[in-house]
Amino acid sequence: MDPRVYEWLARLQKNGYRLTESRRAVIEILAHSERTLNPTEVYDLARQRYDSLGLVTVYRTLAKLEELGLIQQVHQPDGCEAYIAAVSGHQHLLICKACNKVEYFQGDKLDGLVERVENESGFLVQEHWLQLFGWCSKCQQNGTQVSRS
Amino acid sequence: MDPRVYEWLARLQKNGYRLTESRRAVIEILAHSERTLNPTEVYDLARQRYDSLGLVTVYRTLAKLEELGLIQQVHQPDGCEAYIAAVSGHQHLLICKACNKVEYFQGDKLDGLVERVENESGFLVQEHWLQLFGWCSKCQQNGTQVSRS
DNA sequence: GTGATTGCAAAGCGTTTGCACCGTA
DNA sequence: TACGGTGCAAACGCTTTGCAATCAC
Repeated sequence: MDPRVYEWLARLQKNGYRLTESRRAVIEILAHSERTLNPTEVYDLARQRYDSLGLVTVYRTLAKLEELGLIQQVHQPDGCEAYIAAVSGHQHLLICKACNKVEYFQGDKLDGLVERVENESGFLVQEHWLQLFGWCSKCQQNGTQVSRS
Repeated sequence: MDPRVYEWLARLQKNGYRLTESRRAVIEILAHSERTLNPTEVYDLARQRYDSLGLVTVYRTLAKLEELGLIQQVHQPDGCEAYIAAVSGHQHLLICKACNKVEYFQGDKLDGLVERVENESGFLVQEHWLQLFGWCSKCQQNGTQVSRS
């Protein structure tokens, strides 16, 4: 079994949640996905493995996985309903506008900027979002960007 | 009249749109607001000035102002339906988690980071979002952050 | 066995659309 | 006067809730 699937199932169980076929199906989709998936996409993909899955259960499972910090919501210009597996540590997102593939990267240069903005504005900064949008190497080759830009 | 209100009305007219009381009311609220406002908030505030305004017209006016680049949608952890007056040039957002006050700032240090990430990932980066969230000086004094953090 | 979990149906809620009337240009 | 704009009501789509049946533990 994929180590991430195993880890997520263990986390659910450790938190008192039961391991069901529905949850397994949802987890296998999200733990493997390289791209963001909205609830309906998760539903459609997970039903290929467990066809009596209901959309409501997808919503409820997404909420639990998010609560446990295993997945995170991804905000994009064209919608904020999609999810991706979370990573530990403070990471930023790089998102393909054509296929929604996500990569994480470190944003090491931000501390000085935050300090400068705090001094100039009087704000106390608590968190920050940094996201880059563009096209992954595969979509650049396919010329897919033309259709989505 | 506020110069920004005048400018927005002129932009509407220049683009072939009519100047109506409904649009004036919506524009006066958004052009003056220092904080993000969602459609219902715009509706409630604008009705104080023009009480036969309909919520539907607020939605339609928001769409037109956004299309003209006069306002922009603001994405926040707790929702993505709010708007704020846009500014020209590439600016980033600093948002108060207590009162939703917005300030813009320049993020000059980002070019090197984008280039590094492009090289490492093979992505072609087209745009980026940088947003800081925290508490403005007023809300720090009021201790408001406790209730929203 | 028992209580959490499920899927279905229905409700809820924010947003959009259809339409007849209104008001700007 | 013409036609873009309006508000109302209804439709819409996504998400949540109520509930009885089911299943993990």
